[in-house]
This record gives sequence, C-alpha cells and structure tokens, in this order.
Amino acid sequence: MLTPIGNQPIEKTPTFRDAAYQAIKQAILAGKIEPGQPLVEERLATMLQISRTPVREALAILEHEGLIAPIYRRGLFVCKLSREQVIELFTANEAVEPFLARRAAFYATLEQLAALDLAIAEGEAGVESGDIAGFLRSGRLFHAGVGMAADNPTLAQFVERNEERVDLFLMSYGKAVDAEMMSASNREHRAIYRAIVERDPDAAARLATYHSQSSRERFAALANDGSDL
Amino acid sequence: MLTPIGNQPIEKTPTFRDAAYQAIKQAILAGKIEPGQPLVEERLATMLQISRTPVREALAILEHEGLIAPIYRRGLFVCKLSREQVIELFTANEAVEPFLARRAAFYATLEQLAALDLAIAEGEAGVESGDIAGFLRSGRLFHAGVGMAADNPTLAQFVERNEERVDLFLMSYGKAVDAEMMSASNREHRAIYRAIVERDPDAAARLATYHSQSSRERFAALANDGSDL
DNA sequence: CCGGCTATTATTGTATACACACGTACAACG
DNA sequence: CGTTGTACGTGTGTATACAATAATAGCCGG
Repeated sequence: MLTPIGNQPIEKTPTFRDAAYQAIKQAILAGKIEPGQPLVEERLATMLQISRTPVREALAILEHEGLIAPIYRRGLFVCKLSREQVIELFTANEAVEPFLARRAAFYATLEQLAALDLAIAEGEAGVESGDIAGFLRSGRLFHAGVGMAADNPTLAQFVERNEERVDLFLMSYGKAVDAEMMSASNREHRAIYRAIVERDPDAAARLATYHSQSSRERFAALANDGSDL
Repeated sequence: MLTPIGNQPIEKTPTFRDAAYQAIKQAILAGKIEPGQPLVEERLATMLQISRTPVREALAILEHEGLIAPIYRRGLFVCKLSREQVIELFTANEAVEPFLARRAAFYATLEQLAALDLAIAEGEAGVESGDIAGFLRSGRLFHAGVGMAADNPTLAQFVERNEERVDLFLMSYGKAVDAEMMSASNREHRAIYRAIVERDPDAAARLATYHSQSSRERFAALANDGSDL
C-alpha cells in the first residue's frame, strides 16, 4: 500500500472507483468481455449499480495499464496486441524474471513458498481439466508469487501486468494453447520452485531464464503457424 | 501508441484528461508543487481552465503510477517515499538497465544515439549551472533514450517511471545531491553511451550494471548520514 | 435492388450539482 | 484552564445534466 507520507499504512479507501477497477479488470481477465466488443460505460455502470463517473476513472486506469484502449469518441476496447507486441512483453519478462527468481531464493518466507506450491498445483489442475483461463491465472499467481518472494513489489507488479496482457492475448486465441505447452510450462514452474526451496539462487535464475526464453519461443512458434495470428 | 485492434496507429485523442495528466505530471516533476501540500482538484481545474472531471481522471492515473497518493476524503499528496522504497526502485532498475544497455548496443539507430548524446550534454550543463531539476531530467532522458534504443517500449517506460519517482524523492531533498555525485553519474552515462556507440553489448551491460549499483550505493550512503532522510 | 443522403440514436467527453466527511473555530461547561 | 460539543467551511466522492460526434436506420432516387 502506497502512502503519501513515509510508509505508515493508511486506511483503505472504499471508493466505487477501486471496486469498479477490480471488477472490470477481473471481468476482462476472465474473458467475460468479448474482445472486439466495446466496453460501454453506461452498461458497466448499471451492472455495478453505480454512476458513470467512478467507472470512467477505473477505465482510465485500465487504459493506462494497457489492458484496454480507446478510439476517440467511439469507445474503449479490450486490447488486441500484435504478435510483435506480445513478444516484446515476453522479452521484458526475460529481463526481470531471473533477477526475481534469484532474489526469491534468498528471501522467500515459508508462507510465500506455500503460496507458490499452491499456484503450481492449481496450474496442474487447470491442465487436467483443460481450463485454459484457470491455467493462465495460476501462471500469473506463480510469477506474482516469485515477485513477492523476491521482496520487490515494484518488479513483481511489473511482471504481473505483463503476464496479464500476454494472457489476455492468449485467451482470445485459446484454441492455440495446447495441453503439451501448458504442462511444459508447469514443469518449468515446478523446477524454479524447487530451486527456490533449496535456496539455490544460481539455479533459480538459470531456470527462470530458461523458462522465460522457452515461453517466448513456444509463443513465437505458435504465432508463426497460427492461422490468424 | 497503444491500439485496440492490432497495431495500426490511431488518431491521437485530444482529451482534456490527457492534457491535464501531462500538465500535472510535469508540474510535479518540475517541483512546482510543494511536497506535503495537497493537490486540490478545484485549484488544478481552474488553473487548466477545465472542470474537475478530467482533472480527477488524470489524478487517478498519477495515483496509479505512484507519483501521488490519497488520504481518504482528505486529499491527494505528492508521494514521499521512504528510504527503503527508493532503494527498491533502484534495485528494480538494476535488474533492467543492463538488459536494456546490451540491447541498445545492438539496435540503436543514429538518431537515438544523437538523442543520448544530447541528454548527456544537457546533464553536464545541469551540473555546471547547479540546476538539480535539470540534471535529474536529463538523467531520465538518458535512461529513457537507452530504453527506446533497446527497442522495448515496455521496459523503457518501466525504467522511466521508476526514475521519475526516485527523482521526485531526490528533489525534495535537493540539498543532499552534491555536484560530485552528479558529475560521477554523468561520467557513467557517457561511458555507457560510448559502449553503445561502439556496438559493444558486453561493455554496455557491464557499465550499466556498474552505474545502477553505484547509483544505489551513492543514494544509500547519502541516506545513511542524511539528517532527515 | 442498391447507393447516397438525411434524421435519429447511442455513446462518449465535459460540466455542474449534490451529498458526505473531515478539520477548525468557538462557545459552553466542568 | 482544560475539555467537549457543535456549527461551519472546505474539499472529496458520486450522480446527473449537457454537448458533440460517430454509428445506424430510414428514405429517396437511380
């Protein structure tokens, strides 16, 4: 929690804006909003039982985050990134994840390790049941967890935002994500987790590098044959 | 410029919100708003000759960026980070800057190199004239320039945002930033620049690592003796 | 049947109005 | 003299009203 003065925690703000931000973001990431369809402010407002004002403020933030984008006086749309933009996001994470994994091996608390374990388990469950959105969510949970364990909220948040945008892309091309890719990703997550548990920073960093790169390569390969990517 | 569909550039949105965002952000970064004093929406609105609505949307974004923070129903204030939070930002940049410098050595165009040169010159001028805000601004320009040259806007923006927040902190303790620190920083910038010009990725990355670390250490040392840090 | 023009509608962008909470000043009271 | 309660002002948080523009439907002519 960010504070104006020093870092003394302040009371949470129960504003409609924050609630709308969370609700809309979750709706987008859960795929409940058809990509390509506009996010109509009035509709969102009535759904959330509030007025357009806080909805607009929430949307302004989501736009700044890069999840949605406006066409002037036409509406806001869920972002459809280009292949190049997605690869850029993968590359960005490549720079950060090894750093985070290394630090996580130093600083992770037992609770944080448990959270990682849980995220991996959820991912494996997602593969079993073929729940792509759930699988992707667990992946975000894992990477965010590593970020938190690395004791650097700034970087953790950065990685999480990138993952969100990538996942949003992958979801709209859900058919392209196959079980083999998902389980490969899970295996790599578990390997990173083990290195962190064993407090082996070099291995954690190395495995994170490998995971980042192969994620990007898996995507690039997929995007090359992909019909409409 | 981010787009909803694919990556076809769209017409710029001439909204008051964007104008307010830029204006307020610049005002904050130029130190024109006394830290500790609240940002009163009505005042900002009358200054910019617009209503509170777009001002509020701009402020919501700035809050999300971490430049300002609210106290519920009391107002928005320019963030005063703690020493730990600033070090966290330095650490975050440490993870990213070598990566960017390395890539910049590969991808930088001549125009981008010229921009870097200009930024460094501006920094040296800032040291001469003792213009701390100008010096800091040129530093942001340099780092943002390396980010752009590295052909990864996502990472570039991340570094720039972190720099902004750090600089905001340094400005409020302006007296603590002495000429020796500034010129050391400039020297390191120029060294990185040279490595990029010579297309030497390893040297660029190494020098960027050194620069990031010594920046953090300079700050930490300063924050340790500093009277009221 | 189809293309172009106009009227209507829908939705954004902005302004204004209202409600509520917090801070302050001052008075009443112990 | 200190404390408490209350009235008032300031400013946020939210709702509503208005303006401008792009999409759409209807209409007419070919």
